Amino acid sequence: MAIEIQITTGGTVPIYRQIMDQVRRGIAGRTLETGDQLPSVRALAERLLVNHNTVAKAYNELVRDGVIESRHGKGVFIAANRQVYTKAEQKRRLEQALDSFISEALLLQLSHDEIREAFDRRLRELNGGSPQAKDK
Amino acid sequence: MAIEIQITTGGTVPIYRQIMDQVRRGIAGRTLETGDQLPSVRALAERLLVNHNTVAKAYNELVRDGVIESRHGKGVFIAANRQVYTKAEQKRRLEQALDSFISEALLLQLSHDEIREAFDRRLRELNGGSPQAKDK
Amino acid sequence: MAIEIQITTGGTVPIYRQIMDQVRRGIAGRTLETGDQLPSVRALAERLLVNHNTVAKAYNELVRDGVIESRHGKGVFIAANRQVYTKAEQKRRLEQALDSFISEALLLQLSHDEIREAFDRRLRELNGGSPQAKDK
Amino acid sequence: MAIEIQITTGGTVPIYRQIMDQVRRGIAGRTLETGDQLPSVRALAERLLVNHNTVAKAYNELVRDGVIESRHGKGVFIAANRQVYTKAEQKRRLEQALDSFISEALLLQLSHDEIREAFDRRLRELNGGSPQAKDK
DNA sequence: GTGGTCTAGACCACG
DNA sequence: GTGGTCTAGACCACC
Repeated sequence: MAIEIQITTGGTVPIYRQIMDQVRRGIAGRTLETGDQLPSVRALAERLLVNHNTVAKAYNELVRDGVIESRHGKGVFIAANRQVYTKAEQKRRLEQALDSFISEALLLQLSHDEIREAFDRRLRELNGGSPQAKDK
Repeated sequence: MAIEIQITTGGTVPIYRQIMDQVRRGIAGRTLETGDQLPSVRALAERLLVNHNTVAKAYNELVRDGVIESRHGKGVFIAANRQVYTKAEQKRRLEQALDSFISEALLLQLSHDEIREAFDRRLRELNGGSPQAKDK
Repeated sequence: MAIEIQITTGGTVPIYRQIMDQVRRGIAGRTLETGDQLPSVRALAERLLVNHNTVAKAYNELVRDGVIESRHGKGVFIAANRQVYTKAEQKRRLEQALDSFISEALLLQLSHDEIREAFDRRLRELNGGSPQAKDK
Repeated sequence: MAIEIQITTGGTVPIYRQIMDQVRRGIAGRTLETGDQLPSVRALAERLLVNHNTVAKAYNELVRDGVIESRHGKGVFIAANRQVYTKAEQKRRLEQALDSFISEALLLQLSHDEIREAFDRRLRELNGGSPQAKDK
């Protein structure tokens, strides 16, 4: 099954990161399964109107993380799922990112409820129609 | 009362941002009150083993956000609470922070459920005993 | 259209502030329009014979003021007009700027009449042909 | 005749500068005349509750500018008026300070009329009861 | 190529 | 002693 990657420019999230995020979400939401083929670097770059280096970078990082596999002359495919970060490392990085966000929200004088609401709304938007992973 | 700022390197969150985050959380959690003095630029730099310019940058941005005041030759102090940014600007900044956080979380291969759980846990920790911003 | 930024050293106004001032005046005077690209950090630094960090600092503050936008890997551009600061904050900043200016003028041994005259002359120069901000 | 120097803290204008400004304004407004004695460094520092180095710095700068004279063992006195900055230097520094103020005001989306109004109001406040110099 | 972060170290302004 | 500005030069992120 294919995936419809979309990007937005002008925001703070880098393009290569948006591509990575969407591939990962596709996997988490079962839109993409092990063995599925991704669009080629050139094809995707053309469709998204971005530099092909940007797509290549996203794919490279995903390969490095073991999320996808590049089969020479064939294309790029979803790999068998593999954990890349240690639990401790994951926790540390997540909490740092979390603190950064929460401290920004607190600066804006938002109550905890309001912060949670903004968070939920955004998460729901990202979720789109794809179901959430349950058994991970 | 003093504050124990700590940083970690190697992650994606820049040092000056970590300093800002912790000062803001200190204020939100009532560890820091209006009028309290922060450690001097050079003293903090020495303790954290970073360059003084890095601390100065963090303090500088906090001044621009109206969070602290710098009194030349005296030191840096927590400012009285005031609203600096318009509603629209607040919204813009919150969304940016939110996107950055969610992107980082997805990069760590966390499912939406796991992200939400970490978020809730952190918010609950902060909530311990201290009233919500709204109540003020 | 481009902009010809110039700086002078030896005075009390820091270089990064002079750069900020000229960009803002360029916008006010319609020399710079939304979407226009500014010279790159390093190019401008080279031309002005200053360190690139000094230019970066000026640009950075303009970004925080919502005057320009920095697109990573692309360059720096004039942002769409938007209100970033609350009325109270605007008043605070205007009074600070005003006090700084008047203090500098008094230091130069100018009488109030002379200060006023210089002020009027400068304002008239800016007015040349371009509509007032109010008319927009 | 004596002069009642007053300072405010917490603002952006340094204390030593406020002292200098008020002495200059006293001269411009004929409150202080050539030969008048100023309070001693220690006495003024005590009354203003500031560090005596701060008063000393203000006096030193005024001496350097030829505005006052220090007579060993006697005290500090108003000097015969003398021009210290060349006209060109004066003009250059004034215009730089002026640009800085005006660009800040323009950022705040104020019309030229509003800027002028704020300027006039502040100048009137500073003028207080003392008449303006006319024949300078 | 672009901007962003950080270091090392200097000098100035202020109290 | 405090903070503010600037330089020289490094390394990284992004396109």
